[in-house]
This record gives sequence, C-alpha cells and structure tokens, in this order.
Amino acid sequence: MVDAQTRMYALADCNNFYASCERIFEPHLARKPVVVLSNNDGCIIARSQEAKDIGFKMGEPIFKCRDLVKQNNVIVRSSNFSLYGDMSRRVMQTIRLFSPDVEVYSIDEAFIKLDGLVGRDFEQEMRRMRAAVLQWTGIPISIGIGKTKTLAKLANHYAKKTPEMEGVAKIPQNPDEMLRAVEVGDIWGIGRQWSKKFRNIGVHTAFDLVQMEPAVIQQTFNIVAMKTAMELRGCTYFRLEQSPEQRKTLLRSRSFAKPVTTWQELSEAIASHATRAAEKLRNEELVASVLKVFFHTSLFNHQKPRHSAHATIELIPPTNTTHTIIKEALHLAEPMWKVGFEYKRAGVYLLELSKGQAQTSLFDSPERKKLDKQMMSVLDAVNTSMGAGTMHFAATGFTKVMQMRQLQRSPRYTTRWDELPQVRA
DNA sequence: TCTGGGGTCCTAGGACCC
DNA sequence: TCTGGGGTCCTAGGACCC
Repeated sequence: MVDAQTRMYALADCNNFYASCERIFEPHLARKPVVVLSNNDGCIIARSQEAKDIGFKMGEPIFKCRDLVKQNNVIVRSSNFSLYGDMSRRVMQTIRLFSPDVEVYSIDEAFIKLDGLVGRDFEQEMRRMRAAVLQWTGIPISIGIGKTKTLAKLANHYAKKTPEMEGVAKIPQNPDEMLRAVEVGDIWGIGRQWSKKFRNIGVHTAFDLVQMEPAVIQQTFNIVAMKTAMELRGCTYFRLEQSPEQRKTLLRSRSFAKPVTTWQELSEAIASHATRAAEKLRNEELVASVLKVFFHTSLFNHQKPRHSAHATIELIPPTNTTHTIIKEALHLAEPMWKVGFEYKRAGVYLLELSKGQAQTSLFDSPERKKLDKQMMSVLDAVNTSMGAGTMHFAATGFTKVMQMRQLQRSPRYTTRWDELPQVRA
C-alpha cells in the first residue's frame, strides 16, 4: 500500500513533439531549425529547439516571419496530425510498459503514478524509460518527478531548461533551490494574466508563491490558483485521471483558407462541421441536447466590415443523427447570414451531451428513429471502410470551400500504405 | 494578401422566486 | 425621505490547459 507520504508522480513530455515527428523519417532535418504550422498554414504551432533559439514565437503568424525563415534556412512544415497522432500512440504504449497507471494528458504528455516502483530508484527507472522511448520511437522525451502532478510538471520544466539533468529531474528533499529557479509564469496552471498579477504583488518565482498564504491566493485569484500553490507544497489536489470523464461539449470549427462571401459556401462549411460533429458524437455513443452555430469575419482586420453571428437551439429529443443536426444548424444560420461580409470562420458547437439512447419525445415516431439509426450505421460503416467522406449529404457540397491550405505537409508515413517511407538501394 | 482548433473550470451578475 | 432579504439557477465571459 502506498500512502500519501511516499506517492510519486512523473510527467513525461515529448521534446518539441511535432518538430521531432517531422525528423523521424527525415533525419537530414536533425539540428536544423524546423517550424510546424497550424491548419491553413496560418501560424506557428511547434518549433524545434533551433527554431526557438532563433526567436520564433509560439502562435506567431508565419507571414510575419518570412525574412527570419529565409535568413536562417528554416524548414517549414504544414501540420500532419495523422503522423503525430500515430507517433503519440507509440510513445504512450512504450510508457505503459513501465507503469500501468498512466494518464495520457495530451498528445505529447503523460502523467505516470510510480506506485509500482516503490523501493526502486525512480530516477534510474525513468532514465530507462526515456532511453526505451527514444530507441523504439525516435522521440526524445523529458521527465520530471515529484510528489504531486504540479511538482512533476515543475521538475519536468527544470529538466528541459537544465542540460546537465540529461532529461530527467526529481524534486529534491529540499526543493527551495529548484523552486527559486522557476518563474511564476512557468508553473502549470499560472498563465499570462495571472503571472502579471503575481509579479505586481512581488511574487516572481515558484518559491515566492509557496510562501504566500493560501487563503490570500484564493481571495486574490481563485480556488484553482490556491490548489496549484498547495500542490507546490506537496499536498495532492489533482489526482491521476486514467479513465477520462465523459466530455461535456464538442466543437467542430475551422478558419476558411479564403474568405467566404456566399450562402452556398457558408452553408456547405456549416454542414461539414455538423457532419464531423455528429460522427464524433456517434463514435463516443453520445447525444447532444443543445446546438450552437456561429460564424464571423476576421478578428484581425479592422478595415473591412465586421460581423459575428451565433445562435443556439435545443435539440428535442437529444440526437446524434447527421441530417437532423445539419438541418437544424442551417436553419439557425440562414437568417443570420448577411451579404457583403467576408467570413473567415464558422463552427458547430454541441452542448449538454449525454450517454447513449436519445429520449423519445411525444412527436417522435419509433419507426423514424429506427430508420435514422440504421441509416447512420450504414453511413459510418461505409466511411470507416472506404475513407472519410466517401458517402456524405449533399448539403456539405462539392465545392472546395472546406479544403485546407497545406502546401508543405510531409507524407503520412505510418498511417497510409501509399505514403510509406521508401528505402532506395 | 496571409493570424489554429480544440477543451475545462470558476466567478460575477442578472433573472426569478418566495 | 424612506423602498427587504435571501436563495437558486442560468449565462457570459474570462482564466487556464494542450
């Protein structure tokens, strides 16, 4: 039995994950600056260490750094989530060989409870795990070890910043020195706004935060900030979540590659998002009770006329049927659409999700429901076996409005037979 | 010219009720 | 002039995460 005194968490985090994935099948990218772009090749969402050192910032629009790219021969890639998702799965599989208690926290991070390793040298075990992940997947990772998730995160940050740690750091018996080395804004749970506020009241490092009275933190910020500070003191507030809670909302949206000015294009985009959202619902065996539709013009261009529209409707009975959601979404959107605007983004948001069977309403005939269900099964089966979008509703259209601009995507090496890496003799 | 796409939780304040 | 008080529910907005 492991008591609270001896409990330990590790956080394993892939280094520059997307950039590292790009390098696996293209070793010549090693030691070169690499940046990966968001959908539509809009802004930078990942950078290799070399690109960070040059000064590329997270979230920066790529058109603003064309000069920097040219001057430094930076490799620019569109995002390739098929590849990243598959590499992530391989990394997580490897991690699970070292401990059964793993919470996959994001595509490139996992918390690990080290209960099973009590009595052994945690650091040594984690170094073994790190070596295995690197050897079997090609992805370099960093690992932090501490009594709470927040401390494990902090140790991980320290390991990344401090090359002498060689990728693994553990919170020492007396953590003061390490806490002083981490800025308040680099603590997990303390973002831009709060770190500004903390600095204004003289709190600059994790060490300073630990000195603060918890009640004062809660009063000045909120209960989450207080819990974060308590976790830094070694008190557990955030537990390992191995079986994720059922999701509460589901959003499908995207920016347009080119501005949209016609109802035809806008309606096709909304129908496509509705389709993707409904598929995801069925995939997770959920139904939605509330549907929200939105679209708006550019948030950045203040010269052109601006318009932001959104509307919500209750779905009675709750549903995950594609054509019902398309119909309701278009019904909501059409009266809001206005001629003369250049729309940049649209989306479909589903809320109040619940498990399983939709309730039957008074006006809902059982035959109709059965038919819908059968139709969705056929649709999903066809699209699963023959490729997404093989069979779709006419409302989603045949124009190219939903096509992403992805000029520099690498091949999907591990998930498409026709894109397998080739070895030439 | 060109600025991602998802999620969660908390709080304040208004509506409404008795 | 003075204009109750307390409770719940809901929503929008703001903070955070990746």
